[in-house]
Amino acid sequence: MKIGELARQSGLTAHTIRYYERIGLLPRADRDHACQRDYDASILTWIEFLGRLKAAGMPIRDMLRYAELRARGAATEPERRRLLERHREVVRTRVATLQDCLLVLDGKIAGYAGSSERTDDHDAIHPEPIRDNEHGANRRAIRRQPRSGPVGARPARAR
Amino acid sequence: MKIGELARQSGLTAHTIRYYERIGLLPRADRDHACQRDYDASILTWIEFLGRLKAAGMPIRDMLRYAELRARGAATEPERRRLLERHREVVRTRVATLQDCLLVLDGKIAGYAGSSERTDDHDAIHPEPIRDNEHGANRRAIRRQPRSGPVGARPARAR
DNA sequence: GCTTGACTTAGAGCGCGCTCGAACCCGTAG
DNA sequence: CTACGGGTTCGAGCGCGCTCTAAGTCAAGC
Repeated sequence: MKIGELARQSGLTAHTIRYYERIGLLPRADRDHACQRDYDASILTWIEFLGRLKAAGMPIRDMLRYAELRARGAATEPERRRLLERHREVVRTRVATLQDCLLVLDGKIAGYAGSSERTDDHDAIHPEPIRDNEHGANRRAIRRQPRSGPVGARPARAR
Repeated sequence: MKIGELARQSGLTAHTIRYYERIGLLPRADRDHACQRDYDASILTWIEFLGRLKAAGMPIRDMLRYAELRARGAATEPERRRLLERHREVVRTRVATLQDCLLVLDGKIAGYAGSSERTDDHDAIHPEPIRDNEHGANRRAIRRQPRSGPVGARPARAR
């Protein structure tokens, strides 16, 4: 299968497939006589799985880590497992956050009762402080040091 | 309240607060005698709500739309309501997707049974095709034309 | 008077995940 | 022989949401 066909079947673009190969998410493809990528259908399974991880909000660097472990063979299974378990927690947290937000939205929408009437000030529904969870935590972990910082609330932000 | 204090109380950085003002998410702040921003505590309520929308994954341009409507007064309530309702659907979809992914992760993790044994090939669990929903749909809607382009499949890309 | 520290602006830079353009190569059909 | 519909590489560009720097102003405390 050539790259165009794989693109069609996987739902990625050829550009993206090459990009994924470049960064190591996909294995270096075999080439045909004319040095064009020639894929085995089995790659679809892997792409499918990557799609799942992506849909689950896993950052590419983690998928990369998984891909590397996978390439290193069966000995890495416990670690792969831990990786997935860790991400499962992230997803659970995210689901919880979103459900929380759904409640807020519901409340807010209910505030805009019938379709008009009432003035502008139902702009204050917040069951509990938000304090920007998870992706914050993820992102920040990568970033530069906390400039020792201005006190209170902020340090909590993982920055 | 000056910007530093607001930063502390809101959990945003002063940089971010200015940025939000610049793009219109926050109203232009009043200034004190020295032209420094001087906030009323009530702004916290709005920031809190923005935080909610953000946690709900609403893109800034939609928050912006909401902010603009809000600034235009009570007459825009029905539209604000619709905006929130629309986003509520997005969030619901997202929750469903994530829950789906949780199942996949569970299955996958279960596949890495005890902690070792078994070879490398439980890399194929996918209840149903993914076909990259929602954010895809969102993003793409914004982008350039299909450039009439190189044929077939690509234009069709709901992607 | 001088230092300190919080503020001001404009604008550049970054991390992420693609996405695209340019210039070129190949094989097949007409 | 030529056109064309694929493919190739390299590297630049983009959209998002910040994040930071530089250079300057100001007020309070020593």
